[in-house]
Amino acid sequence: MPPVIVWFRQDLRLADNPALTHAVATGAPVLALYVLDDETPGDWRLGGASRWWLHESLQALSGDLAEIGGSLILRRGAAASVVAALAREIGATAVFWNRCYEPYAVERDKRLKADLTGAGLVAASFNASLLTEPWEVRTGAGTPFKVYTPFWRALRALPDSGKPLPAPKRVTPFPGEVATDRLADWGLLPHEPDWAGGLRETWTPGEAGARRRLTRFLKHLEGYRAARDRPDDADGTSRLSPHLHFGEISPRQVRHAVQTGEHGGDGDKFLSELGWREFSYHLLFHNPALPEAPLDAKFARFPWTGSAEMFKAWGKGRTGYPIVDAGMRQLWHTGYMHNRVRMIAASFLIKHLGIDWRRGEAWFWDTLVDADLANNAASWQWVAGCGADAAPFFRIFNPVLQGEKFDPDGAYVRRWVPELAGLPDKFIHKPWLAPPKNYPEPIVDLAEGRERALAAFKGLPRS
DNA sequence: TGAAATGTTGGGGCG
DNA sequence: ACGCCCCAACATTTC
Repeated sequence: MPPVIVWFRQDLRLADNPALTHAVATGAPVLALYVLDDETPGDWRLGGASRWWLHESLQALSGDLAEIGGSLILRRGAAASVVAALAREIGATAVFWNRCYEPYAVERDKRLKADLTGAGLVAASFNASLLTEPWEVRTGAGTPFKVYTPFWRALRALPDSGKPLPAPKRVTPFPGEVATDRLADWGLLPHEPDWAGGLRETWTPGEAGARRRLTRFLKHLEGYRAARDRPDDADGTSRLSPHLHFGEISPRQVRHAVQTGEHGGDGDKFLSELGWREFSYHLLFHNPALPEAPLDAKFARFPWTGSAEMFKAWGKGRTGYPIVDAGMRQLWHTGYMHNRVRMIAASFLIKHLGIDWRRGEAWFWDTLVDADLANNAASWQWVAGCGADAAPFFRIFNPVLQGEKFDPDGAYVRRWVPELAGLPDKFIHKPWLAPPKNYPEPIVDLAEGRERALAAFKGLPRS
C-alpha cells in the first residue's frame, strides 16, 4: 500500500491532531515530515529563541512518534517544493497538514494544494490551531470583526467542536529508507556563546511538557482574574503561550480542560485570553499587512524621535525604570515576559522613548520563545494605539505607578534587577531617589516623554 | 488591560 | 452657632 505524508508545522503534537488522525485512519503507511524553511519569501524567518524551542520540540515529537511506530523525516528548503519532492520520491498518494494562518503560509499552502491535486494526489488541510477558523466568524453585516468583545461573543455562540481527538495508538510505519537531515545539523541551538541556559531552566518544550503546564495551571485557576496581573506570581498566568504557538497543545484541549474540570469562577476570564489569541489570528488573516503597517492609516507618518542608544538601552534592560528593565531582562534570560510587563515595556518604548512599535515587534520576535506573528503584531499595534480595538494612544502607562501597583513589594524587580535588590520598598520603583551603584539614571524624564508623545499624537491627521 | 488635571464633597479647625 | 477655609477623598473630564 502506498504511503501518505503528514506535514507537521505549528502542530507538534500527537493528540488532537486532525491531520495525523486522518492520515492514520487511511490505514496507509504514514511518513511524518518537518521542513525547516528559511527561503519562502514573505516569511518572518524564525527568531533565535524560537529556534531553540523548535529544536527541543522536534526532538520531543520525534521521540513521541517513535513510540507509536512512526518516524519524523527532517528536510530543509522552500517548504512547498520540499513537500512535493518528497511525495514524488516515496510515491505518496496523499499529503495532510494542519493549517497555518500567516499570510505567506496561506499563499504557499494554497499553491501547494493545487499542485498536488493537479498531480493526482489527495491534499487535505485541517484546523488544529484555533477554536474557530478566521473566516467562520462574521459580523451581522458579513464583515470581519474589528472589536474584540462582539468577536468573542460571536465565537462563543458557535457550537463547540466537542471532545479533542485522542492521540493515535499506532501508525503503520513506512517500510522503506528515507533520507533525513540530522536535527543537530540544523544549527537551531545557540553556540559560542550558549545563551540558552535560562531557557533550559525555565521550559520543557514538547507535548508532555505542555500538558504538565496546563495541569499545573488549572490548580491555580481560582483567583486568576487578580493573579494574572502580578508579575511576581509565577503561577498567576498559564505560561502556555509557547506551547500553543508550536502546537504542542491545542486551544480546544485547553478549553475542554477548563470547561470540564472543577475549577474556580475565573475560567471564563482565562478563556477570554484564548479569545484574544483567536482575535489576533482573525485580524492577521483579514489584514495580511498587520505585521508591517499600522491598521489605522493616520499612524503611517508618525514622527518617531527615539535614538539608537535609547533602543539599545531598552533591549538590554538599562532604561533606569525598574519594572521595564526587569521585564526586558526576564525576556533576555528566559525567552518570556509577563503579560502585564509586556504592556508596560511596550508602552514605554513607543510613548516615552518615541520609538516605532515595529522595532519592538522585531526585538520580541527574535527573543520570545512564544514569538507568534499574529499575537505579536496585533499586540504591538494594540499598545501603539494604531490597531483594531486598540488602547487609545493617550493611554500611557507610567512605569513607576504600574510597578507600585502590580509589583508592590518589588519582588519581581529584585529578582531580575539584582543591583536593586538591597533597596528599601519605598525606593524600589524610584531608585534615583537613593541611587544604587551600577544602575543607570532614567534615560528619559517621564513627564517630558509623555508630553512629547501626546504632542506628536495631536499632530497626526484628523483620521 | 491609564494617568493627570480638574471638579466636588464633606469633615474639622477656627475665628 | 455659624461661616469660612483647608484639604483629603473621591468623582469626572481630558489627554
